Amino acid sequence: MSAQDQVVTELADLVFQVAGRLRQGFNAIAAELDLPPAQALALVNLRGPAPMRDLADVLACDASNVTGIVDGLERRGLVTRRTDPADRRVKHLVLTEEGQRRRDLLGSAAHLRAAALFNVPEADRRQLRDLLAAVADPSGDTRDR
Amino acid sequence: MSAQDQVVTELADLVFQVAGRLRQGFNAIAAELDLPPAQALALVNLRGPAPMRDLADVLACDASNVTGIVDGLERRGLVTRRTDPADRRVKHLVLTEEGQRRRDLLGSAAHLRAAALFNVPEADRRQLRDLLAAVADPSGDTRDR
DNA sequence: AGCAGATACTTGGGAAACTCAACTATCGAG
DNA sequence: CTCGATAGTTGAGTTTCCCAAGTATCTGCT
Repeated sequence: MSAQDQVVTELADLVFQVAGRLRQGFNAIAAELDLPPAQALALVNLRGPAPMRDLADVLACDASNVTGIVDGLERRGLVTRRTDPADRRVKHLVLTEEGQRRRDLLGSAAHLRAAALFNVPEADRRQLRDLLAAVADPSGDTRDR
Repeated sequence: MSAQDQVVTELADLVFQVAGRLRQGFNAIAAELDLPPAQALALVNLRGPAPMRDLADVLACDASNVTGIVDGLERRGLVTRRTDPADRRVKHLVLTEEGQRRRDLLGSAAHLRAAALFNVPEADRRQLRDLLAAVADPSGDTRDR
């Protein structure tokens, strides 16, 4: 195995590891707020009213899956479905008051955890962000080699 | 929200995003090899014979969950349980021949995908690795500030 | 106008993944 | 040798997720 392959392997492992901790912290917070992971994740991704399709795209999952997740959120009284009068196929997800509150709690607690995890010098954080952005977004053509 | 908070938020989002792509690729490969995600993940984490407890630690989940996952792997004939004669409580997970084969396939295909994803200059990859390692492992005390 | 195909969402079926509590078997220490 | 810890399993229940099929609605084309 070449040295470059080695770096890629380590990289993949590290990303999984860091993301794992992030996710674990997030799930713990969600559990404290009495929310299953997927529902919590959906919740934080809801700002203004948005069609369910958008949520399916963000979560990168099947539309029928979103139906189930939103059912859960609705059962808990955190969102409501409102059919778009302009296009009666789409239903906009609207946060209830309690939904907003819960979302904010979740968001700020998650941010605290994230800040604790990324406990490195600010310069390193910025650099890390930029490098990850380059990986996530191949448009900034810093192409191979 | 301070600029530092902003960076942390972006960082968390990016890590999730990159890990998401990695995981998505992994799951696709697993599906091609007729393996559900969790079983595939367990499989790649099996090298030599190891107690089920170790796997539970690595996967950061309940022991009973591992029972189910290993049941699946065993049903597919990829793994066998062997009780440790020295401590008859523990069962070592041993890869079958097919299990080894499948694990190798999974590993190399996943590596290819990872290499494609981390398509940035080698120097950046190394730097990214080092930064992530610092985040993942707080021992190398590059502490806050 | 009106029809054909796309799109948004739901439903039903089923597999997995996961947690919790309780249980068995075994180990290790005082 | 008994008490407390540990490895693993079992059972129950919830959640997540995909697929296939179905309904309602929209849009483009003729």
